[in-house]
Amino acid sequence: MTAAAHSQSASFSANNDGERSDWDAGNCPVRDVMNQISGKWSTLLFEALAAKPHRFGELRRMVPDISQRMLTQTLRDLQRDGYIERTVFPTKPPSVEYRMTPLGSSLFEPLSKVLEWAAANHASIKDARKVYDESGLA
Amino acid sequence: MTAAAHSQSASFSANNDGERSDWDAGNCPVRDVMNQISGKWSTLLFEALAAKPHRFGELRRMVPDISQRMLTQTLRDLQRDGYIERTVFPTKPPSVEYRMTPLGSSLFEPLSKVLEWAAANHASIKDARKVYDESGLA
DNA sequence: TAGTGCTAGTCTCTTTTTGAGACCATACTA
DNA sequence: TAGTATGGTCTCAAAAAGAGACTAGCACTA
Repeated sequence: MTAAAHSQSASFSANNDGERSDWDAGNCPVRDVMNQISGKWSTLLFEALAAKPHRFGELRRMVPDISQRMLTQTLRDLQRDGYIERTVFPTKPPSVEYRMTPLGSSLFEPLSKVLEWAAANHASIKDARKVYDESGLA
Repeated sequence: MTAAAHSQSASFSANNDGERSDWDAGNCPVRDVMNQISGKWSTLLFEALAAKPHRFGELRRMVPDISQRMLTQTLRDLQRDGYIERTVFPTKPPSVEYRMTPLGSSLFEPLSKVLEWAAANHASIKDARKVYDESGLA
């Protein structure tokens, strides 16, 4: 993944540094896609739903400090992009199930690798922070 | 990556749904790490610096619509977490080079897979959005 | 010698995003 | 009759992000 990933469409332009400068918002899949999945809560919900479908209230309990508002909104956003599916069951009171789509699962495959990395290297990062904070640059 | 990744420390608790509920902020590497690398600009800078080291002004030109303020801040954050290194060269005027650390590169490996996915599936996502938006749910 | 531009930022102000919490309607339970 | 649970919406305050002016030292030019 280098240049090709960024610009499906026409303009490859180089500025006077010889750098690519085609990372404009509308032009850039990376930004368009990452902006969604990198929301504060998206990855958590991805993880939850990758395991199995869940209902609204379940998700709320799994991610205790998400506000209801953000849960609703994040789920809507993920649904809009086609990562998850929302099904209403006409029970009383009605229950709603969220489940991953094939598209969502295919994304979760590489994404889970990043999550694994995060778990494995959390300590190094905390160390780096400590060093930085104690170096007086903070 | 499943349960193990989320809780290095003690408490595994299950609520009455039988779900894990240990995704608390302080306890969860995924959130701690992802919160950084999923910043609006972080992935772009990762990509830029994965190729080769760059200077401040270069980065600013590569990502045209980042504000100087956010560029400074994002670089600082990435530096703090140990992903990138900041080197000042005492030229006139002084120049500053940002380059990836080994930690950063090791993260970029799985991360680049996600970025590739994004590039490959951008069309599907845009389609999904269109369907959603036209279904009157928006 | 004043004007211009380069470097890598900081500072302030405004807009956007997020979070906290109240509120809704329905139905079951104590 | 109050309390619980369902899946939300609405409003208001706080936090984060963006726009743009401003800084400092130095080099080049007119």
